[in-house]
Amino acid sequence: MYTVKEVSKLLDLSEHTVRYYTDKGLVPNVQRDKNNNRLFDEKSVHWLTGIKNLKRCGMSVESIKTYVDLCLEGDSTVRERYEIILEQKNAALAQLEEAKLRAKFMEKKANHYLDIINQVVQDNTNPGKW
Amino acid sequence: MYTVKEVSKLLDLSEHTVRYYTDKGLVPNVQRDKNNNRLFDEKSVHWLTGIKNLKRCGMSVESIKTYVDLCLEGDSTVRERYEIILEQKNAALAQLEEAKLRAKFMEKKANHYLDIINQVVQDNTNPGKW
DNA sequence: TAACACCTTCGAGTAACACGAAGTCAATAC
DNA sequence: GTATTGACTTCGTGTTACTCGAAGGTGTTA
Repeated sequence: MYTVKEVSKLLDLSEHTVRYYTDKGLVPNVQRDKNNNRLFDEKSVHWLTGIKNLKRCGMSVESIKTYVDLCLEGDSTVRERYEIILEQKNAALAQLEEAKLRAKFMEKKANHYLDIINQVVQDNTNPGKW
Repeated sequence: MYTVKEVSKLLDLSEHTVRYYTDKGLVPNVQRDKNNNRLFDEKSVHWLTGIKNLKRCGMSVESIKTYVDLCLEGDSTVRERYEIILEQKNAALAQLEEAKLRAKFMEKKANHYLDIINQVVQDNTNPGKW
């Protein structure tokens, strides 16, 4: 069983965020100890992992809530859930491509600065101040 | 010369966001036509491209503003700007790794659902409802 | 001359936290 | 035995980066 602090470290989420998600009903069956402290078991961690991933795919907390509720409804919602996951998987793939381009862009930019700092004289196809 | 609508399409930003960035001073020297409409030239587009990338690296609008101002100050700030870019480049690389993991996670999830839908009976190392 | 598409400013609304106050509880420190 | 420490609680406000919509100015097409 994990405390808020422990899961937050484990999943690299802020404690605020962990509480926020649980309070919004994104994590089913979060237990409390006798002092009313949230207690997370392996299943909770599992849920939170999924939630974190869906969130980073770009899903809103509200949409994730809908998805979680569908999960709790049982087998009859499998197809509907699949559609959601499929969409988010595609979002993730698109993000991956974007991330690649962005990383390249930033590497170029950093190298550009290195060139300037090292006084490397370049040809004048240099695209400008940026 | 581009209108707000045109750059927003070109760079895949909302018109609101383009206006927001220009009004916050992130894009230097944005012209206006006789009807006071914003007009973006190639340089502006160049700036916006950089801004978009920095933003997606996780930089706040405020920090980007600081960076842009440093750019406008000239050569004396090159080293300082390099430090900023370096940090953001590393952020971009970290994001890239995260994006890879997330894409994998989502693909597994999607395949998991496909298995269920196709009634594939699996071994019981199945990790649960998720 | 009217409709349409585009632009403008401005002010309010929203999502997803982030933060801080005020308080509870249990374990250690002196 | 009290005091400090540290983790937790709830609640309510603040922040960022948009996002939306209203109200209105142009300029071209029908």
